[in-house]
Amino acid sequence: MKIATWNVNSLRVRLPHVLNWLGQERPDVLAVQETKMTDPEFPVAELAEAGYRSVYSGQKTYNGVAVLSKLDPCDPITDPADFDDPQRRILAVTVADCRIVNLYVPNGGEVGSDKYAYKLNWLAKMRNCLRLELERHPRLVVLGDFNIAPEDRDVYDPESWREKILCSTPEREAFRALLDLGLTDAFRRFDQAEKSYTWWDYRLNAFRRNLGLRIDHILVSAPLAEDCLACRIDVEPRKLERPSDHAPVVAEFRA
DNA sequence: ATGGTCGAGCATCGA
Repeated sequence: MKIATWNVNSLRVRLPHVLNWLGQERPDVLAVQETKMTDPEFPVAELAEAGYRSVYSGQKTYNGVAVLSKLDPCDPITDPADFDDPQRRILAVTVADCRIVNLYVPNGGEVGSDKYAYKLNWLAKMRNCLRLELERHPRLVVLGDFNIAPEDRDVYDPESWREKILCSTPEREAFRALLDLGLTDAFRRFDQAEKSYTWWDYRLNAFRRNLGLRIDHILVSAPLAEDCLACRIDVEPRKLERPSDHAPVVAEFRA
């Protein structure tokens, strides 16, 4: 079982990259964020041609999440209780014996802004949702663009990012609070190269200089942590023409 | 201190 996450920054623009990557990597599940398209526009047929079923929760211009799966995804949830939110950032589905929660966590703008308050409130509500999901589904995967670099080693220049958005202490505490539910950061279960990142700003040749942050994550419940064989970042798609600013993250599981 | 690049959709916002 191979499960991946990728913020594609417009599925319309990135569909060729996504189809190529699915063809090479053949994950069982790909969670996508920032589709930036409405549901009627979703490229169901092209993905079906590639062997993937689509579940999606889209909106015009902003946000939008989807799960692409070889097997039929069931029991979708896009609007958990207490989330009165028109922004399409959440899509939970069940694939085989795994519950998969795909998240596009708010960016947060600047620390102290209204968007920042929205982000922290959103994360607090999400923690409650995930506690309930864990009660119902012992095999739980929570993945996506968290817009949080959990530790200084996940940041190319921790001092310049100190208490900035994506790195502030309240954001890191909110991330830690998700782990405290009984989730594990799959990437950190394995030896990894230093300076491993999933996002690089389009500006200033940031990717070429590896000025990145690790903000895309795959969190797994204890039974899945036991079964996790590998977790890696695939930087290859970030090298292509017209790339997303994010790289995919892939986790592999026994059976 | 500011902007730098993308994607959306047509001036500027969000990231």
